[in-house]
Amino acid sequence: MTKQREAILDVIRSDFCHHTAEEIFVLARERLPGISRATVYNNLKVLESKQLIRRITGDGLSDRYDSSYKPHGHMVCERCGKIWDFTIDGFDDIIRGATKGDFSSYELKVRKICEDCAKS
Amino acid sequence: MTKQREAILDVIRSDFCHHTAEEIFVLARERLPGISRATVYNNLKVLESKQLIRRITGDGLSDRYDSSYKPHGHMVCERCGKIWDFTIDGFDDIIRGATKGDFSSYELKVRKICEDCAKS
DNA sequence: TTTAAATTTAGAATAATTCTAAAAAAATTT
DNA sequence: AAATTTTTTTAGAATTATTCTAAATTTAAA
Repeated sequence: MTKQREAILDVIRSDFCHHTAEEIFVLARERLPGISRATVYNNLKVLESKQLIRRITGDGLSDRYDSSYKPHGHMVCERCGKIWDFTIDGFDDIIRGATKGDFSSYELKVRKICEDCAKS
Repeated sequence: MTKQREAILDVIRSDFCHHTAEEIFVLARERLPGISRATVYNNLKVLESKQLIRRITGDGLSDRYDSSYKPHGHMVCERCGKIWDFTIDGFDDIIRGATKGDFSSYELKVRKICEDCAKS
């Protein structure tokens, strides 16, 4: 665990946002000024393969990273792009039933208008 | 409806695969030799906004296009990127329950190894 | 404590997609 | 139908996100 990897993981864990690689690079550089963009990308892959973080693919936009590896649903606001989490009880079993077999992970994204945006 | 747009829509509808923009370009060019890559990308956006097709975002790989706009689940092979469809009965209600409200659409992707890849 | 393996770096390279601006086609108005 | 406006198409340049490269450095192992 190098100090670069530690800083990157710490950035991802240190708030509730789901950051992009570029945002993580900028935030990590505040702690470790010399860090390179390639190191961020390398480590995002490494950390995901170690199941310490999860990548959320962006709809055309950049991917974002979640501090929890455990699959869960994401609600995405169509207006402001904000992402927040939700869970469905027993969803693993529902998937196994519907896909007739085992799976390695899932990604569920629900598009809606968030409460803040609904008001305005 | 130009002949280019028609050809693109027809390519997407003419088999059960979920093609990438590049594949659609190659297939459309067989029918309309002069067609440009930019036209394919333009029309994929237009057709999606008209809700005639749906874009499935790729995990790092290229996006793919589905001839049905209606949301449903996608199983994605982690090795070869192939995509196929599945449905979950009553899923709309499950989502409404879990997200406490209405939504405009969803994307559900389940990662697994397809049978072909499992063999090799 | 030398040797091997893994990681880091800057910048080049790549891949997918979007942009540009002029030409062509389609749709609308006269 | 002719003139005008709007939309679409085109080739290639530009952009964006990400990956690759190869040398230098750090970490881990023997």
